[in-house]
Amino acid sequence: MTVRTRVAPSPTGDPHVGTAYIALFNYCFARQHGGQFILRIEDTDQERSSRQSEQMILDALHWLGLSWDEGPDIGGPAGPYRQSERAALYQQYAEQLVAAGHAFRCFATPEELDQMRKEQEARGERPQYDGRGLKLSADDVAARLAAGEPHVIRMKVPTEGSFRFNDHLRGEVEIPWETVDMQVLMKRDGLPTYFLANVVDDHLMGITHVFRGEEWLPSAPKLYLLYQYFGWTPPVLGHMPLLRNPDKSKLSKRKNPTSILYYQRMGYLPEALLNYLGRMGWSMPDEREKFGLDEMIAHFDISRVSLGGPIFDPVKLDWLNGLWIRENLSDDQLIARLKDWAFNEDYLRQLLPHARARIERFSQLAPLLNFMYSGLIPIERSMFEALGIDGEQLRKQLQFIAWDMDQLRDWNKEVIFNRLKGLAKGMNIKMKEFMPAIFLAIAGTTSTLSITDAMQILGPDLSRARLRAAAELMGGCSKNERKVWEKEYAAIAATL
RNA sequence: GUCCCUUUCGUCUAGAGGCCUAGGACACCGCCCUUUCACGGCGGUAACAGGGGUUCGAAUCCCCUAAGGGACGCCA
Repeated sequence: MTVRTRVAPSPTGDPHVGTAYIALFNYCFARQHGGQFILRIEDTDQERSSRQSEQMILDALHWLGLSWDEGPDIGGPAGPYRQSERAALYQQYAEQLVAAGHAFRCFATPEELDQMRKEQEARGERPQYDGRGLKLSADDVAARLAAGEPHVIRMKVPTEGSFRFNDHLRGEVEIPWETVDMQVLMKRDGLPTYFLANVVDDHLMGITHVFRGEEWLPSAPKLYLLYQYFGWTPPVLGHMPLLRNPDKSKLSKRKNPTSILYYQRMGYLPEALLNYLGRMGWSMPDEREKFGLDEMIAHFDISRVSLGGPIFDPVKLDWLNGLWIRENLSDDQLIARLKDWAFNEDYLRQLLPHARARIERFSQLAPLLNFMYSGLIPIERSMFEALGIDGEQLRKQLQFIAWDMDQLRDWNKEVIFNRLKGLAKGMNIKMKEFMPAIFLAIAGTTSTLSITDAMQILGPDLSRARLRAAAELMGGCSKNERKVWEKEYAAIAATL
């Protein structure tokens, strides 16, 4: 048995807790059955930052205590692969389907299809590819091909009847074919889509089981169909419930800290976070709340997954983390963990240059650096009001800053500073008026170290969380305002 | 809008037709311990989405409705 989890790096590189959640269940399933657990990273983006984010995901999962097997070599680069480096392989498989009549070429431009979807929507129809590529004559296709006209390869999908399959967690699911799009396999740029790479790789690697997020459920029919076209045996498929925000929407950065790094930086034990994820949609047969990875594997039963999407509740995570600290760590172990976290020379060495000019007594150090050893810091409206800056301006400013910092890929003080400077300029606010709120949000006071230095050392996750908390404290952004503000922000961001 | 999935305390969940007067955990409240706070101990409030069936018997099986979520890209 070979089980795999596929992870996609996010643009900003944050390893998402949802990724760890899915990985955990695949891991337990595989390990319990003595099978292989394989981690595959999806990545069509060639930028360096994207490779960095791959490493960040691997590091994060490693930190959590999950390990993975190499898996069979399928002819690509070792480790996480890059699709474009293997494009020819996928091209060959796609051509094979075209030759067999299971796929076809389409020369329609993206603009043309956009137009088509708009028209469909205007008519109140479901936007969907209309099969125009199928109407081209063989001669026409040959001619365009000879002319080197760019095109995509799409797979054929029945337009009538429905497809039934067995979801390993949900039982029989039936989906009408007419709701399934003719999936693009090869893109205009010659790269395979995620969909094709997924199927081809899984087959070549002998993947037998895949547990993925529920968001993939509607695309299951075409996945099975593609296996059928190739004449391959499909894996057992199961769809896990989605982790949710308190408002029940899919867990998202906007409403919840979703980065594993945040929890790491915040001072959670990996055991506790993993334990908590294991309690999401799952329970031990004896209902014990606290359990380690080994225990989870020993008692694992995928059929105990409950299908309602669980809400990620930081309060219960806190309790569990406290329980782990109290019950599972000796003083020595706790000291080691704390050193690991931030009570170490490296960290102090980063802080010292900024601190030394500001202290006259050693006893001033801890108060000064207090916020560099904290998670979220206590802030109050009155502190911001005391700044004497217009409340509405403050609210908007903090919201824009929070949004902007969320997008940053490179986290260092120069980038941060330039970004803030640009933002202030775009909002037509003097830096002198712009900065104090940031000081308060990050440090809880305006008399402290250089705030961009502090942010750099603090790291993106804690910094963002604090800025978001401050923005929220001051009222955030109402639903009605959102569209207008986002537009306004986007206009400014475009100039940065 | 269309299709699909889901629905047990505020939240995470137990529950596989009778063991259910629905159990546990977090949170909340109260009491105890305690110089304080926390920890710990004890107790309390609180849920089967609604309506129809099937059955001697339904949280559990079926149907309808509702609500929530997801999906509808040359993204992953």
